[in-house]
Amino acid sequence: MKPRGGGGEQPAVRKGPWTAEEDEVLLRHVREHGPRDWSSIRSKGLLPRTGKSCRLRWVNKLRPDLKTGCKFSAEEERVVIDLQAQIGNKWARIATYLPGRTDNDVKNFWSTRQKRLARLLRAPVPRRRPGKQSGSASSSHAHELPTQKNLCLDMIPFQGTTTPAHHTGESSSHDHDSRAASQHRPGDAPFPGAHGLPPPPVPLLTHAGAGRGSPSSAAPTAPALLPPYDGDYYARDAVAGVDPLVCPEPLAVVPPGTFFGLDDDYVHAGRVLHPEASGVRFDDLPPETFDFFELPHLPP
DNA sequence: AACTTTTTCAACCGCGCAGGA
DNA sequence: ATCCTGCGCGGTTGAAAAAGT
Repeated sequence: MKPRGGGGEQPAVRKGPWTAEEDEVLLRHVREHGPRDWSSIRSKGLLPRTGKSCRLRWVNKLRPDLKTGCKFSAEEERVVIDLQAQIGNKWARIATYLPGRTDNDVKNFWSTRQKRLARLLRAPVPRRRPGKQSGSASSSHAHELPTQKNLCLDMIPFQGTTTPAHHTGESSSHDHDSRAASQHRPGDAPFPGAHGLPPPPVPLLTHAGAGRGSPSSAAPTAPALLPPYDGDYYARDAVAGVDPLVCPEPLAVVPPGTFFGLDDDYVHAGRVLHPEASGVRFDDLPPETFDFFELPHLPP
């Protein structure tokens, strides 16, 4: 560990956005040594960045197998939602089922949706400006609901940073157990935090690009998002030419799940989903969909 | 067009585990 | 057996971009 209190030899740690030059240095390091020895990058004076920062940069931005600029597909959304319900906020774990996605991606995706959902549920949904919507339409949404499918907020995996049901008994969302459970390592038993859950939904995703380089590595526990460095990332990618991960073909296997915990009827109640539109995404839904959350009899 | 709000995303932080000295 | 170091993870923050008014 670096000398506490900031030893003299090493340049001050730089923080903030990475420059192209820094990226280049980092890439060169990975090319030569593989994605490891992060700390040596600073100790050798290659970059004034902490090892931690270097690793993060590599994992989240520079890794060659990342999908960049692609929004989460409907399938990916379902995977995240399903897995989050099963194992909680184990983003790194969930990310292993989503080739080309990082734990940060998954985390951001989830928190964005949680925020939006929270806003929609908590604050009264702002009505369309009076007059902008021809009168009755908006105000009548709630009344048009099929009468009482009582909305249960528990159905919605809402408390994003807390836990799914099986965690909620814990004293804190950040306690030792959950923390320890999250410290899985390659080779760990799958889903250590998933008490009583079935084994991981074996390769939820099958993907042309997934598992490249490791033909038999479709191990349920490690769907080989990023196989261990084999010294040949770059050569392999160069040969591959087009990265199949950039615009993957549809991901398979995920059983159609509920929409944020709402069953189809609710969704239908919002008159948004066609019964066959199982692939619809949160984003696709107009705000009116959630108007009925304003119902005064919502449970506290 | 200007302003405000919301969303997205990159990056940092603290914690805890694993492994080596 | 203990300490130290490196690494990985989950949570959080803040700036930029996009969308809405």
